[in-house]
Amino acid sequence: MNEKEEASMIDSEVVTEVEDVALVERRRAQIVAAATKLFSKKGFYRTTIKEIAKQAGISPGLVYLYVREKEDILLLVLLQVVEGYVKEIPKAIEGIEDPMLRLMKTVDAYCRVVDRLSAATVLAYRSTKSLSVNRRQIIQNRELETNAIVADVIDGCMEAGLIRPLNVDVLIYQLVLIAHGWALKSWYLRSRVSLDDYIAASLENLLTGVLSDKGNGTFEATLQRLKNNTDTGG
Amino acid sequence: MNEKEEASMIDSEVVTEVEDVALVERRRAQIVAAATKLFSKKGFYRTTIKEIAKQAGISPGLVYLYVREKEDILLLVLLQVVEGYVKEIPKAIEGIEDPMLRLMKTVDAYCRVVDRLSAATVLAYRSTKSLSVNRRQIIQNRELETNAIVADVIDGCMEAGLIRPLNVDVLIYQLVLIAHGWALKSWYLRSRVSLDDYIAASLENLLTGVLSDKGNGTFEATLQRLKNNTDTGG
Amino acid sequence: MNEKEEASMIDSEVVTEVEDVALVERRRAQIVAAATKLFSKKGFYRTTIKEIAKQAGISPGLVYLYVREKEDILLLVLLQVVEGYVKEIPKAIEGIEDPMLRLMKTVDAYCRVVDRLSAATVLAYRSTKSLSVNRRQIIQNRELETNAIVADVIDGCMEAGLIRPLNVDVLIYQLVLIAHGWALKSWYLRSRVSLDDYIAASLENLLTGVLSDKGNGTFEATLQRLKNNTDTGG
Amino acid sequence: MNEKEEASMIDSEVVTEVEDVALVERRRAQIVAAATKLFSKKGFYRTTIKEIAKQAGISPGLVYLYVREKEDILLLVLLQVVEGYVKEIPKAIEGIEDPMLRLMKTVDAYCRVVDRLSAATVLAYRSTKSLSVNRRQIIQNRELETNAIVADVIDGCMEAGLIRPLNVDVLIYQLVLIAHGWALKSWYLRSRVSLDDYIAASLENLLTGVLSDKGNGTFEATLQRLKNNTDTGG
DNA sequence: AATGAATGAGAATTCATTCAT
DNA sequence: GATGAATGAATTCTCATTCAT
Repeated sequence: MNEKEEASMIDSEVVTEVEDVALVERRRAQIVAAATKLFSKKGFYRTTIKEIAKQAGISPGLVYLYVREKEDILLLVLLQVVEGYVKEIPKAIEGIEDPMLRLMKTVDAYCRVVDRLSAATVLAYRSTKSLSVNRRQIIQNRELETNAIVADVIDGCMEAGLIRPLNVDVLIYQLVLIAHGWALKSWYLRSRVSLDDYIAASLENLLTGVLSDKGNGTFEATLQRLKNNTDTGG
Repeated sequence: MNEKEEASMIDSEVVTEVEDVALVERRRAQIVAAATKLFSKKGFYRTTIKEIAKQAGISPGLVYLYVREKEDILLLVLLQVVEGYVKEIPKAIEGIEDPMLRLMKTVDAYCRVVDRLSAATVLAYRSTKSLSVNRRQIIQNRELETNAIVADVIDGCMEAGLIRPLNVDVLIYQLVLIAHGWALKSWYLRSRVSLDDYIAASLENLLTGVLSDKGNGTFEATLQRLKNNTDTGG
Repeated sequence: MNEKEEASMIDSEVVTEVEDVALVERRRAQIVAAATKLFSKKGFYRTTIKEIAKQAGISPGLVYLYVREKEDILLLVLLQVVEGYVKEIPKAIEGIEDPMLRLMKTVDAYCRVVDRLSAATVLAYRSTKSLSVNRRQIIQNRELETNAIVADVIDGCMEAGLIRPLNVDVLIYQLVLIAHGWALKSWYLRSRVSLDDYIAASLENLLTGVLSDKGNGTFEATLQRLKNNTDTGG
Repeated sequence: MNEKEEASMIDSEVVTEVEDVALVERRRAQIVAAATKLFSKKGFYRTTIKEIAKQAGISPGLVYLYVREKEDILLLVLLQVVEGYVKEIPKAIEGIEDPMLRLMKTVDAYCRVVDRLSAATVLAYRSTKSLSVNRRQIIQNRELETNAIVADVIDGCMEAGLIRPLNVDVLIYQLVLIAHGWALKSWYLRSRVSLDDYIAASLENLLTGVLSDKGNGTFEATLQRLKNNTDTGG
């Protein structure tokens, strides 16, 4: 972490010159909204500070009263996305007792946030690596928080005996990628399936499996053949 | 498509000044190898032509004899990745008759290419949008070719009655994202599960489902509740 | 002199918006003290108005109620230095009759002011040229006043027959540079000689000469050789 | 020393991207000549890279092939000045045996280099402090080399019994400041005395003293009074 | 009088691209 | 074909100065 970055972050937060907290909030929201729009359309590097300022209706110089460097803006934008997840998903499952409904509702809510923040979600995939290591860490930590929520509802199902014993980490990302996939592959999916159907179909596939009874009958043996095959071939 | 881009592409190909086809091939390979390495590490925008040239052992000026603009290099790099998929997956299932094994082997092979080209796969997610619309189209077309392979093996299973009737587009991307997920989330997964186990677990989850008998018993009703709930809530 | 500068100066003074004379005095003193400190440490260009304001305990905006531009602050700072000379030196020789003691005391006092305002003296050398021509003139006029004091004590000595006939302008600056040299070369001198010794040695050298009797014997001839040599060579 | 500076200097030298040594030499000379002119007129901070490039007849970007940052240019400019001293003074006294003539010739040569590099000498006084500590050190080391030359000729005179025992450090700077003074106070001196006369007068004053016989008679006692006076007064 | 947020011109620096050799 | 010096447009960031409150 070089000096600049050290100066830029205090407890995972971007630092500012301005005292008035409400004003900082408001200005940052302006900047982040403008930047999200532009970054999504043109990417981080193709977007200039001047453009962000113009879009936000302020002067280029003012941006630097609320942010120490351009990369801070990216951090704020990405934070907004991942914090969207962390806030909205728990809200969606609040009060729901049934473990399986909680699980479904989690995926459902996740997909809907992603749908709402679609461009920003794609942006997160594109641009997280553009962040310095430290800032990237901040984003990944928030992703881990989301993972924890998903892990929690999975645990609920397992404790209720609704899910068979399995590797939770793998399942977490299969569920997460249902949600992220909607944004990542929206160029393909959006014209072929509605969000509602996408959620239902994805859940059904993963929860009940895609195989027919006949398919289930041969699964185990075929998986064994795959493994042997791989051992031999690889 | 502006003039530059028009000039840059003829039948989806990058244009060059040099006549000698073999030399073009060799130089491009040098450049692409160097660029892949650097783009993966530092990203497209943070990598300079000078660095690529140095890494490739040639002069900066020479790069422009084999490529019209920097973005062409990105296109070549990404093409290499997606063409890796298009070539290696079919090779892996060549000669296999059993539809379910073909399906598994497809995912297996996909995961292994992705594992091999991990950095480049992530690069594809990061950088495809950095391409101009036309170049992006080229990459997405190659992705569609890969999709077609996956769709084909799914069809095989469906025709054999091994997979229940379902939305193929959704399933395609669930399978594809198993593979891509290995690269995208390698920062999380790699330390927690081996590639072999990841493939087996992912396949098992998606093919046979993650629910227990008890879970399967309540799935249908719970999905209905989710749908009602959503209808009401949204 | 452009409009701005014309507006900025009336009779060698910096102009202000504020009426209350005492307040102006007080505020300016605050600003000058802060600026002297910062200019000495970081130089004129590396010091920002914000920093000066902060150091002075006021707001950046307020500075501009007491000063028309940043350069005015530099003028005020440098004026303070040269006026330090103009005031303190005469005070030191007040009442002294003996011409030679007056001369010595002048140099002595000059060296001691310079020692006290060491950083600011160096600042004057560094930054006088950063002033616009008109402001620079103001400073140089004050330097001429100091010169006049020195010239006066020299005259006193000459009239008393204590100093041989010579070019007064040259001697003035030899004396002045004894004082200034203490600040300009303090990085070298300060660790090697005390101020008291420096003053005594410098005066002794210049007043009585550095040559021994033997040296004095050959001086005239050697100077002639130098002149011939130069004529020939150059 | 931060990374940038570390990268900028290898053995007190400014680093470049270009290999061809002769070309580097030529381009740097162009840049330094242009910068010297502009820095002298407008100062370091008021001079832009664009202006330097234009004055040098090259493009702004090219400057950065021969220099890592703007401050490097200042270093090169100041090095040229101090190295002018280090080279020309020894050349002037080469082959001269007579100790006193060597001393005179040293001051004479010093004054003449300073006269030739007048603007740059003043620049050195103004701008050395604008350098980072490390680069400043480089310049000061060269100044010490010049000091050593002066110290050496003084020693020669002392060994020959031509100069009475005294503090050499003080005398060094009295001699050095004769030379520097010519540039520093040229705005005053140049119109009042010729360089030849300035050198002769300065040397005569310092070597033989400015006091008349009568003055010499009272010097010792007056100096004592000064010292007592100071003790009392301070 | 005082504040400090806001402005916007300007500067250093980078780097894709060109071109003389 | 190959080189690498040269170009200059574009970008981030700073900071003197203004102005609404």
